[in-house]
Amino acid sequence: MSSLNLHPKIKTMLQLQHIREHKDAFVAALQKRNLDAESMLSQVLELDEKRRGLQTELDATLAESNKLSKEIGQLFKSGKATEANELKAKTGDLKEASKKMGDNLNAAAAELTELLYQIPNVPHTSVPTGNSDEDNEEVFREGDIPQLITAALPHWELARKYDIIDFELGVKVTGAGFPIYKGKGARLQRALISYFLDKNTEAGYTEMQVPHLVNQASGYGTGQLPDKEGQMYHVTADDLYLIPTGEVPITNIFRDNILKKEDFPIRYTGYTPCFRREAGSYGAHVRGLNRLHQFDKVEIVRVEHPENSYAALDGMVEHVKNILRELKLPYRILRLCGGDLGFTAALTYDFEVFSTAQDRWLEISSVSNFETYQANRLKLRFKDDNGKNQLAHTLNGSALALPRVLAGILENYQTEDGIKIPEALVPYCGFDTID
RNA sequence: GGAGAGGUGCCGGAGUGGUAACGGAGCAGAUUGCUAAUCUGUCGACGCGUAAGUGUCGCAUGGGUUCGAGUCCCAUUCUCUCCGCCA
Repeated sequence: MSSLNLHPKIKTMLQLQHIREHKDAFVAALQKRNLDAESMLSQVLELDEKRRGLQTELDATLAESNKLSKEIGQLFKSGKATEANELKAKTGDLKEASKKMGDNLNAAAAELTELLYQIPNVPHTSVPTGNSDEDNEEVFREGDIPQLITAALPHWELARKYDIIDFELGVKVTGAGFPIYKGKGARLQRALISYFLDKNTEAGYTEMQVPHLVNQASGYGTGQLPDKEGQMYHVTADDLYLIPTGEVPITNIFRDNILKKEDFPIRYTGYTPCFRREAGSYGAHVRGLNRLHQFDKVEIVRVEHPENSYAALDGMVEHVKNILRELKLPYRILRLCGGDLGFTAALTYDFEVFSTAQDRWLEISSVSNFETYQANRLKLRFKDDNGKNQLAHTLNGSALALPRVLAGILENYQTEDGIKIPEALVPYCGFDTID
């Protein structure tokens, strides 16, 4: 991973001191991810010790060398050139030694960094154990599952019937997974984006428009790199990545920041398209809108004081609930188990809408607290009451991801006279039926 | 894309080889009593130390020259101005 060379200053990825003091707790907590971190963390601590030893050694050598340089300078100033030249001869060894130590130090630091990048976030205590999505814990369910007409269709057939989404046309223009929305379908997309942004703004989130391509440093900042390298579209000519989620550009706004306590709470929202290579996906579950290479999403992001981050997470969950209530879609909330939890998250709630025609749940939102994991990579800190720099907490969630909401609306709102538009969206659409 | 000029700490801004002036902001302490002034200190990273403290690094980034680099050399990158192109 040559890219690591670009981040020589990031030496402490996972708060090394914390690992040093609580290694066993780390190992135990990571067990929930079915990860045996024992040897990895031992190696980290070993490398860290080595690194610190090298640094102490190097510092002493450099101090010596600085001292000599100063003396030489003084001697030259006072015209004692002969003595100065004598001293100069002595500095050669020091120079050589410090160069060697510096190389060793850099090598150790790089090795350590690379290792730390491979360690996922520590799950929150409430995260259930488990291996896969089947072990996720349902914590909430709401909304009536509608009684559909007998000739009810899945959304990809509805899309064709009413000519609102053309998957084949997208294949021609780009490839599979890049649908083209047409007419009322396109309008409904735009309506959803506006509606979500309005709801988020009303709830106190500031709307942002952000780039859809990001640099490598941003990818590392929020943790997509190096973990998800292969999942992102990479524009190699300019070494930029197409964003897999608005989380990346929005959260990276705060990279290398030291906030003041009064800056909290920070609440941003933004609409972006999202690009995912989804290499290796196939089968019925990726049909229609279920999984795409490009889709639209409205994201909410918060930066919080550590004491408030879980209250903030609850607030985000309530906010998403309110939107789904207003759209009158049946949904449930899952607390992700250790095996299904994303690399960077400490706790994640997934929202799923029930697709009546497909008879399955579709994930439409994922709301997570990353605690200090991203902040550590982002170097996003704030001054606490003692004037010390402390890592902030970051959170984000979808409010909401469009394709599956659209799928849910199409399928659950279908009638013999066409698809009814949820009441809340009618003002945004300008029509109340797709027929 | 071409030409030129630039990038110095939280902000402004000096500094063409001797180890980051000066001004302002924020914070902390002191002091005076009053919607504030004054004085002092502090400001990023990584070590060592229980601590007071102390060392190293940081002048866009990465290399190089030198006993010593903000200063000289090379590469990269970003910003600004002009030209070109352009929704």
